[in-house]
Amino acid sequence: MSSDAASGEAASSVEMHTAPRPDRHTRRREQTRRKLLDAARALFARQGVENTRINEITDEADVGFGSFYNHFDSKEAIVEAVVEETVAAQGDAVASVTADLDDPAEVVAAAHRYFVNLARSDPEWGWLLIRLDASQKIGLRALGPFAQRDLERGIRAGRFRVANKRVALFAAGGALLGVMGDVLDGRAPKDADRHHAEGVLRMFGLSGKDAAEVARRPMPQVPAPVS
Amino acid sequence: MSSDAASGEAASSVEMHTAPRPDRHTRRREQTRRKLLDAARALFARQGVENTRINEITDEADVGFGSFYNHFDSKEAIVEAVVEETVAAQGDAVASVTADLDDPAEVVAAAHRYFVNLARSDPEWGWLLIRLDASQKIGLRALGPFAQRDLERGIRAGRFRVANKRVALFAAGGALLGVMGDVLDGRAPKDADRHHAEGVLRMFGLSGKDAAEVARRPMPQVPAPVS
DNA sequence: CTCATATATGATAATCCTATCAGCGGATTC
DNA sequence: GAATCCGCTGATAGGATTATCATATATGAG
Repeated sequence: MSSDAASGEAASSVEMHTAPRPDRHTRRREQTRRKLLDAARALFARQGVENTRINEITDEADVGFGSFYNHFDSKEAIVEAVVEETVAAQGDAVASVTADLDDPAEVVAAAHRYFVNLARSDPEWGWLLIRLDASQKIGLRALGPFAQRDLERGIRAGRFRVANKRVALFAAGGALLGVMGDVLDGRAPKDADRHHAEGVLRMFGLSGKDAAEVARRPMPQVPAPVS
Repeated sequence: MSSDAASGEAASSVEMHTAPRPDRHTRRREQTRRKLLDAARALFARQGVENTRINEITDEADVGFGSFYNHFDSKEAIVEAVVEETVAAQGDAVASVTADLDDPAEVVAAAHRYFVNLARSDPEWGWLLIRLDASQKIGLRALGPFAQRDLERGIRAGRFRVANKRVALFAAGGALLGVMGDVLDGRAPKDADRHHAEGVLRMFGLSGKDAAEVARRPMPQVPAPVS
């Protein structure tokens, strides 16, 4: 096909619309980007956003310093990207954990227990959540919509009864972060997830007996971390 | 430096043990130190510790830049000092609020309500607590001992019943910070303090009726902010 | 009034961090 | 296998921040 070497002239206007990219260059590019995002995520989790330098990120990612700016305009930009990924992953996690549950109380318990357990099984994610929340209010912003939906569902079902929805949501979110923090410090008891869920359910108006029962139900199986 | 004229009987000075501080030098020194601490506190509250520069502190304090290092070895040192002051003031505040109360449930409610209201009436203190907590876990560390004592007292009195004390404490502390954050954002309802206290009491095992009743009791009068 | 001491001050040096840039090397095309 | 494209790379400039230091100012003593 094609003779005529596309030389000097402006010629090659061949690029049409999409230009799909099985290209290997593109693959390599995305690999570097991924390494940077993973490194940034790990460092943000370990030491917080404010205390992480760009050269630390490229070092951890094992790429050249200059590569950073091939993919992100600034530190702010990579923070934004990490936040976006994290929020998306949180959304998926919550959705998959609570997908098959009917009882609103059980949904709330499962969601809270999932995050408490996440702090134990994947401390990096846990720290990331805590640290991002400190600088970006991510926790409440990401969990908020889900939590609100579940709380309202429970109220409609007559299962929950709270004096004020907004206060209840922020209290529950804060409580979750607090317990996660203790888990991350390694000092929380082994079944902190159940105890915490029980507390939240009580706060939401369940009787002590009901709260204990729901919080004790077996957790639905969750597929696998996105990694 | 030159000249060692001052040598010899330096001790001749009258200062015996305490040297109360008739010295004017000392007074001036402490005044500068105080200005620096107040400025640092305000800035930490306004923009967080990590985003505060030393020249901002000296500027806000209206002292020369170099003066900073006459009083603190580093930024870390002044953060430490601010934290210490803050924790001490918190301790006093909690003690004075709960001094005259007998019912352990009412003590817990008053303490939580005090802090929620503090976020509204003195946002600077509120932000300081939140921001310092983000970088130093101050909130839980400072409130912990009081909260633990009150929780245990309530359990002994048969008023509280929790599955796990530690988890309950961290959940309550986290919930408080969450609600305070919402108040500081200006979006919490006016009576957030009562609603939050009610939620905490429920979490601690009070019935919905009892929790609502205790949370509604009038707050004991608190003397005056230390300023 | 003059000296001695202690504190305050801003200019400056030293350091750290971000963002840029010109060149390198692998990969693809012909 | 030569030409060319594209992302990778480290050195470095530019800017910001911290800590130091010599001097200025204020206080108290003689």
